[in-house]
Amino acid sequence: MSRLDRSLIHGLPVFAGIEPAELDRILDSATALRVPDGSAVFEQGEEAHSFFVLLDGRVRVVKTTPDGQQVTMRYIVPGELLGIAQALGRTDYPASAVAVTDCVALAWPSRLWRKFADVSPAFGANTYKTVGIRLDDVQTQVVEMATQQVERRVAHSLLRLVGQSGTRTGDGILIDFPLSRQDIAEMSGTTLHTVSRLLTAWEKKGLVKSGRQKVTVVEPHRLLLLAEGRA
Amino acid sequence: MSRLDRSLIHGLPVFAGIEPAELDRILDSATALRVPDGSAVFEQGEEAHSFFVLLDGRVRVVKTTPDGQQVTMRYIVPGELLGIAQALGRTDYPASAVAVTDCVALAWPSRLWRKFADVSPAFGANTYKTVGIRLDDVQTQVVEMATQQVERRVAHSLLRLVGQSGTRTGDGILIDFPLSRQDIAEMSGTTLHTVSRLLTAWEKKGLVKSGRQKVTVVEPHRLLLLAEGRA
DNA sequence: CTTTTCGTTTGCGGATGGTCAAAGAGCGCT
DNA sequence: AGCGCTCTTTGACCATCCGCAAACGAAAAG
Repeated sequence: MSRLDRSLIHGLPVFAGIEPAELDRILDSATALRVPDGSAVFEQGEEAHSFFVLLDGRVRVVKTTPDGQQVTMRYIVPGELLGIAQALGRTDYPASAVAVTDCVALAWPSRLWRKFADVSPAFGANTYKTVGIRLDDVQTQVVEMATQQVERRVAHSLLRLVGQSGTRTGDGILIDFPLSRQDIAEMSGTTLHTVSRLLTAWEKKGLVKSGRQKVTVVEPHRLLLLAEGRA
Repeated sequence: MSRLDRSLIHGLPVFAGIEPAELDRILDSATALRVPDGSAVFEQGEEAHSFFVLLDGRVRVVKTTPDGQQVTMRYIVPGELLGIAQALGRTDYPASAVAVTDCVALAWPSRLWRKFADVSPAFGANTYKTVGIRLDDVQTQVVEMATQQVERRVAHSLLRLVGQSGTRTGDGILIDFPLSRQDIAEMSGTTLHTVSRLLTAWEKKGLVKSGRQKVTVVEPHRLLLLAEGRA
């Protein structure tokens, strides 16, 4: 296999503070991976054989309950780590990761994670910082679900997506991957029906514009007020 | 200060696999701490100056929203780590930790965490394993809150407490620290009124017995069926 | 171009569970 | 023993939000 270009991962926060020589060694053991829209990077419950860095596309991390309901834990954007269960002493993936657009990722065998962390403390620290941020995000989500009603939760979900995957357009900020009402519902702990009603109501107020698997936030500021319960 | 007795922490999972000599060094830099019932080990937003191991008592980890609502993230039992935000690259505590009984804990300055982890890889691994378990717990909580209705959530909360802090008695399994309806509500994302109604209903069915700040689970198995939605 | 499929909208009914209010009971304190 | 505080119970009311069902529309498939 030919060496991957260093520019692929140069500048990613995950690899910040790592010596160029180390970086090349890390790249040499990587496998580049194309994941077509709709297919899984890994499945919940599967043995955690690899960890990943997403280079392009969007991945949804989703937990499925025993009775088949799905809850979206987070969306992964390029530059982020994925499947790092192993760094926390787990042997299987606690959720599934599904590409929601065509994706490109780098993959390494899980056991290499420890090697990289040993050789380059910065890499370990970066990973754990990511974990810390995600732990915080999930805890925030618990607090939201425990205290806020649906409208605010959905507003928060949209704003999170806008922050991660927002693209300026003439109308406002477009979420730049296909996103259905059902998808939003699974992030917010509600039903697609309620999401649909909310979007219609918001559209009437001029807060958003939306279509089939497409949402544009026209007035982020007002949506934020709504999310924070100050409207 | 006289050396703390090694037996204090010997056998705790957190310190599993660490050389006795290391253990003594770790103990030498520890401060023993009494935390009376009702007072805080640390407060949300405060600089994360220390991390802790709880030796005796029960601690509630609680997040407070800007508008003053409280959500209990977890209860800590003896042997568990507390305040390890720093290991994940945080500089402040993301939640408050309040003693719900008189407690005894060991404390170390946060910056020592890294030293310990460097010197004793087992210690680092143990910590991260704990983090992994907690991340998983919180994610499970999100899934529950997103998909289950209140009765099942409250049942789950009680069962978690029974597993952690249950004591066999004549009537069943008693949760061995003072626990109000409000406390249960803050774990489950509901109100004390709803919890009260549920407990009364369950008491009529013979599932639990409860009194002022006291809950005994009489039939854990049937409560589990309820929690899993198979009743 | 036609057909099918999939996402979306919308109405209606109803249950879950929150809010408000007030009374009751257990426990510590003096 | 009596007082007062806090926790708990219970009732009544009602808003939120879910479930069901049906229709609609737009994109994809043939």
